[in-house]
Amino acid sequence: MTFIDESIQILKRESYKITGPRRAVLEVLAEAEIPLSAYDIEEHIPENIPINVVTIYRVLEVFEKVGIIHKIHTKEGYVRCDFEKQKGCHSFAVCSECGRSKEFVQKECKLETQLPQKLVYKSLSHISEISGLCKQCA
Amino acid sequence: MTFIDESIQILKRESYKITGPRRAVLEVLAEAEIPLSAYDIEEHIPENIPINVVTIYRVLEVFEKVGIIHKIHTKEGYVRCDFEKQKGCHSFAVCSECGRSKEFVQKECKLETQLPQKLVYKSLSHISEISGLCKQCA
DNA sequence: TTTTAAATATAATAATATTGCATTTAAAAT
DNA sequence: ATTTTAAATGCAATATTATTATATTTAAAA
Repeated sequence: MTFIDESIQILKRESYKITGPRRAVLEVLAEAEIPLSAYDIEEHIPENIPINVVTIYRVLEVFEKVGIIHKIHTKEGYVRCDFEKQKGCHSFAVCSECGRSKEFVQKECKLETQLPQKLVYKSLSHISEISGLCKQCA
Repeated sequence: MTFIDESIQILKRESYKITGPRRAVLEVLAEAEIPLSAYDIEEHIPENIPINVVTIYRVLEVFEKVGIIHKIHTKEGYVRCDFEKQKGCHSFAVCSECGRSKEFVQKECKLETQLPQKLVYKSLSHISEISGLCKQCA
């Protein structure tokens, strides 16, 4: 199943409407090779059906909440989730030069079990990104 | 050795001048319990010797470069480095509610060895944060 | 087709970050 | 102590990113 179809399925399951702007953003993210910000996405939307950037912010907020995109901190932007990857500790490798990123799963990640119990009572989420140069940029 | 003294030592070693604004920012960071942004720090600077926020941005840039502060992405701000912690995989536990954070070292972290060689040629740095509720907020 | 809550566009504003340039200052050199 | 000088800062302007309120539109259920 494609990223777009799977995303639409998830949105419907979570009772969100499938709108023009949401489809358009999904299409941009489906083709993206690097993390995109709201303004980046605005630039990639076809000129004949422009979408207000405020809407894009709101669309991204929903997409992140339902788990179809992931925020990349190394490059301040969003990438589509790789639904192929199964449960585990999800991390991202991000090229420090061009931003191309790849999701990967660490099977024996001890991030959540080794954490200092003194501070964190219950783990909610985590960010795990490693940056370096990709083959093209090296 | 205190955070301030150790930081000054590092700045001198790296040939940066020890200025009033830099001392003031170090003092704010030394007392901080949560990650602070440039504007947060501006608010904590004594009113009698105000520091321009542009300067604070530049000070923080230098501090991060020489490794005396660490950027926290979960709460968009900076915290002082914990110099007690030795080499290893440095991660942060951040309270999702109040922002209190704690640096910790993962001795057997496989983040850098398990990464997909296809994308990342040589690792430069990484971000590793886990968020949850601290004892106070839980 | 009608209804209705959800979603969007628009305009305004707020918050965050950056740049260029004149002035000041820490610290080295005299 | 003074002078010198590159580095650092302050200021003003601007750019970028993000948010809010409200009227209008629309997807999808009735």
